[in-house]
Amino acid sequence: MSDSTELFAPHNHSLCINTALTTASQLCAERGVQLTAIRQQVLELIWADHHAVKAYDLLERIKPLQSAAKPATIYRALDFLREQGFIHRVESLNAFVGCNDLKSAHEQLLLICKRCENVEERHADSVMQALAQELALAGFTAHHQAIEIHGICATCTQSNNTPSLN
Amino acid sequence: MSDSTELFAPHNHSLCINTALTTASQLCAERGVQLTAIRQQVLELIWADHHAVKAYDLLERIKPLQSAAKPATIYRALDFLREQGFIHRVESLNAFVGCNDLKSAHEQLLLICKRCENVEERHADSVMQALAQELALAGFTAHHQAIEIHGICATCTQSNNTPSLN
DNA sequence: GTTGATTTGTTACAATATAACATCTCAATT
DNA sequence: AATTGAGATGTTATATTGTAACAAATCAAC
Ligand SMILES: [Zn+2]
Ligand SMILES: [Zn+2]
Ligand SMILES: [Zn+2]
Ligand SMILES: [Zn+2]
Repeated sequence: MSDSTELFAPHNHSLCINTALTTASQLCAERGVQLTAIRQQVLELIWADHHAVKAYDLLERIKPLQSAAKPATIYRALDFLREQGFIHRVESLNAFVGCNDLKSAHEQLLLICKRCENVEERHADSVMQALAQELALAGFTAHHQAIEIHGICATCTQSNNTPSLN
Repeated sequence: MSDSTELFAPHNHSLCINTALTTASQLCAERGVQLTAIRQQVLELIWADHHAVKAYDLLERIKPLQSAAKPATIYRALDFLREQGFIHRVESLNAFVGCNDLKSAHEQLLLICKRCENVEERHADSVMQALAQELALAGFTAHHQAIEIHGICATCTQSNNTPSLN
């Protein structure tokens, strides 16, 4: 039903959400850190779909649940979720997206569709290997990478009338 | 004097500046667009060194020359310089850096040193080829890429006492 | 129950960026 | 020379994104 070229074709998105939340919960327990209500709610809101979400949008969406929420509320939760590797920041959008591989540390390639706004995370080993060689050649020691590609995804290219919704 | 592994080792930086300004001027003439005083001054300020410069820093620095300068003054100049391909935006820093290859359209890999803050632009063909393959595999049509690596550059690794200044 | 670390509340503000409309400049046309 | 129109700049206001600082609350361990 879903091969690597159509990650965002119709799929059982509750599975995405459940996996993300369950795994995050397990990892927090293992690590002795707290997945508090606020943090979990923010993570859930981020996983509402596969879009990148902006901090102030999260703030609006969490207010029904946390009436005292202020910008710091959101940014603290985002900081925590990033430190734990549960989400990625999309630098070129000032926005945040759920990580789809919580089990392994990784650098990621983000494919950002301008049409449906879905963000697909790929590990793209061949790219990362070429990059590692290039960095070695340059004598550069990498600490953090942001590789973000904006364009049109496969699903939108195929059906260029109705944007996919998940 | 300067091979590809030490672009920012001591070098004749006036040459960098002169090349950037002269070439930009030529290209503007060819393209029938105006490299106005403000635009040229912003480009010069960006090329003061190899750091990424923030818009509001540019605003402060241009005020002695353009006392009426406001945020829009800078952002308009930056928009123009980006459209013409004279500068790149560093998404992960909200900052701007001069392009070091005005003659050819290109995607670029930016190596951002946390220590000396220099930004080295590399074209990294092998990375771009691997990336093109990965995008083809994903059925993704790229319109714009941001590939930004944060870490420690070769020069700073070698002499880890005094940050290089250019 | 006390303690100490973590989390959250709260206020204020900093930093980054854009919208909207008025004015200016300057070259082409009349 | 006056008119005009496009591009550039001036100007004001505001939107968006993100942090600092300190107080209060929570919670787990002792
Ligand atoms: Zn991830
Ligand atoms: Zn799409
Ligand atoms: Zn230089
Ligand atoms: Zn360039």
